Amino acid sequence: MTKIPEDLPDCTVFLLGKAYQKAHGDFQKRLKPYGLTNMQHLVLEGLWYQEGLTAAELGKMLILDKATLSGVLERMVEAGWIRKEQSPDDRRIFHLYPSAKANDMKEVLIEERKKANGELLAGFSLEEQLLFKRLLRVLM
Amino acid sequence: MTKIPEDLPDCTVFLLGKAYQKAHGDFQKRLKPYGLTNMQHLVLEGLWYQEGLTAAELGKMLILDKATLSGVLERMVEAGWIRKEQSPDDRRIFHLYPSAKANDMKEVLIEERKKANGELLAGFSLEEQLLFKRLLRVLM
DNA sequence: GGCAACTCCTTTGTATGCGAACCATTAACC
DNA sequence: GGTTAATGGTTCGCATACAAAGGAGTTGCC
Repeated sequence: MTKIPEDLPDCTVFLLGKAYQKAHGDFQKRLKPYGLTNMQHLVLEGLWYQEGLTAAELGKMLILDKATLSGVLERMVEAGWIRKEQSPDDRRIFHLYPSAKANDMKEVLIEERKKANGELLAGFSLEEQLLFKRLLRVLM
Repeated sequence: MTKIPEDLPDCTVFLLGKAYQKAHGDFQKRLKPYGLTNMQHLVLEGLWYQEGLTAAELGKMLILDKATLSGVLERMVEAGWIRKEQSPDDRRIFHLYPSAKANDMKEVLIEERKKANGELLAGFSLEEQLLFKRLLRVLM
């Protein structure tokens, strides 16, 4: 059995990466039966919060690179989760809307996110949960 | 419009992802002048801790998928950061060693990691830093 | 000895993630 | 009003990530 270097458990960048890796993986598995990825779920949440956003606005809201978002949106249109509508005012822009299929599953999908969050924080006391979120917000 | 039960700033999976995104990006930028990536730096730290590890052992230590590691190691050999030596006892296995070039930069590179950690936690009190790391360890 | 099971690693396929270059369009300004 | 700057989106290149399958090698067990 290989031991972990003493330094690693003290390296916050490493710890943060691994905590994210686990949280992301768990959420991904939870979403797999729906044919959605973590990222695609996030996009839907953004559009449920405000329909008709452009890719640039959505990227700003979700802190995502436009190059990344471009591919994600294309696959989501392909899979019928969202709709792109070119703006008549500015032909560079597309307004984004969740599809009927997405809206039908809205409640269930939001519930899955809540469950994922609950599962992630299961080992924390209520106080620790609030504190943890507060600290994460500082880092962003 | 239907309201969202839980706002994005309260979604821990999201917060964790964004905190990681920022930490990872900052460390990546810090390492760029050396021609190293975050992941490659991590591999070197693992091998400095114990030379001659196999890919499987290193993956276990760093919690990395073997498929991911395979490509990373290939690029690191290509770039002259590490050396792969086939084991005479078991021809499936490669033992991994940091190159002379890597060892020459060991002190500097470890210093960069420390600086990255310091920068990341700059907004936290000493108490918060310890608490944050403790909470992250629970999640792994 | 021999074959099944297991292990190590690679390969393939899909999905991020971001910098940089690029095209089309719109805004800004002289 | 025409050149320049800025913006929105796509594409390319590179580097993770991981599931799944596959090839090569080793072990276990009768």
